Amino acid sequence: MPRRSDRPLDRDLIAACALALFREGGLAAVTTRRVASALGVSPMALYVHVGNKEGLLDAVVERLMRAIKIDLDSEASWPAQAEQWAHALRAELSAHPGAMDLLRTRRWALVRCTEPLIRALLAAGFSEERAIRAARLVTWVTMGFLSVESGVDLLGSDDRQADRLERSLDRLEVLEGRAATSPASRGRGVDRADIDALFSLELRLIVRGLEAGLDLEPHD
Amino acid sequence: MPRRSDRPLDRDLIAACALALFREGGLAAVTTRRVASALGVSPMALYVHVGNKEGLLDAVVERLMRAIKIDLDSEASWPAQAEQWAHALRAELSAHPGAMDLLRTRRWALVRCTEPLIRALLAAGFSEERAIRAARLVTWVTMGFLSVESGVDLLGSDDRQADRLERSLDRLEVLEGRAATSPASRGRGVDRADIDALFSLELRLIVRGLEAGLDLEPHD
DNA sequence: ACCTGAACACCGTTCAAGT
DNA sequence: ACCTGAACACCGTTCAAGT
Repeated sequence: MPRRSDRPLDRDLIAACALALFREGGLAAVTTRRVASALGVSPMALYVHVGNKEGLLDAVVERLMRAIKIDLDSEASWPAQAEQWAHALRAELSAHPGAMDLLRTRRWALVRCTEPLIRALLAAGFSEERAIRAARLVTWVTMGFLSVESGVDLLGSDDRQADRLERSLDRLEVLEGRAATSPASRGRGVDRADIDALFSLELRLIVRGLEAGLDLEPHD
Repeated sequence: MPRRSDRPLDRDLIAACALALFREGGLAAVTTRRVASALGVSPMALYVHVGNKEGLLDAVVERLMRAIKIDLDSEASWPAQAEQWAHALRAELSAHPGAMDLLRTRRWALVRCTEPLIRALLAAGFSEERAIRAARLVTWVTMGFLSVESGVDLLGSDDRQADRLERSLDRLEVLEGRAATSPASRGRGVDRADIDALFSLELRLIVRGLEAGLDLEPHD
């Protein structure tokens, strides 16, 4: 992370510094005042270059996403490539825990990453319109999953969540009186393996559906 | 929204007041200080009853979700009921724009709402374990979609997003040189109808996949 | 046991002033 | 054109003090 005024301060330098703070402490750590002080500059010096807090965060996602390159195996079938794309994106973004906090309201920052996906679909003979719509579906599915996933606190013991979840499950009348589910699946919440499996499954169902042309049927 | 100290201040009264603020101004409007002043009380008076900000927000979601009842048509097939459940949840939550900001990190608050879904699956002959896993999938899919959807700013002209999106799309090399997509789908972003259709499609693919038993196949 | 007031360590942002 | 310092209107939370 850059310090002092060895360089004349511009949007890029600010973004680099803010991104460094983001990587360390997530969205909460990106503060105009903290970025400024890390750059050895007054908070107001930033405003000329990024406009305001919103613009600062725009610069952060932009830089974050520019570092992400998704390469697909062009020999593979398009369904395989679609799944590969989603898994690759998830892998990249899971390296930056707070990424979805930024991306959820800044879909434009992801567009560049969807290029290989759209390219794969076009190469497979999709019409331009269908390719864009299919890519949008896969993108939303992936972003949605990552967004929910990012709300799951697996780090630490997370006793609060687990407690509340257990209490909620215990109150579920449907399950009452039934042979209690294996304690493993009852109130335990989800772990890494569950989440990975859930993502793979969701993705598979979506891609298989596209493969079957279910997106071409007239909709209710 | 309740005012003054006509009642002796407890967790429920605080939650009711905070929820009222939430409905008006979203998550940003729910502030310990604002809730306190709306109740005609010092900020610190809340701490005895809700612990801290986190606990205050817990109380808000709890109350928010308790007001949501999802009724399914038990005559319908389980796939129909599953889709019905998701559409109903989306309809309820879309009435509270910031709801996903609270729910994303508080999955336990949604458990109660999944009861009719699990019940429908069990009634259709699902094993308890498969019912829970299928319900979890449908829940994550729905929450994920709503989470992304809530980041889409359709209100107002949202020029900033649209501009940035357009610029991102214009930079997509894949689309360059091609017969420009219909201006309608190029850079325009998405509108209400697109999003509704996308949700219906995603849901249909997931439910059709479950129907086909794709969740029972051995996973890679 | 419950509530208050003053205080602390933060925020984002405005504004007049400097160079 | 770029940056600073002081100030404003907020935050969540601690702590000693009141009843």
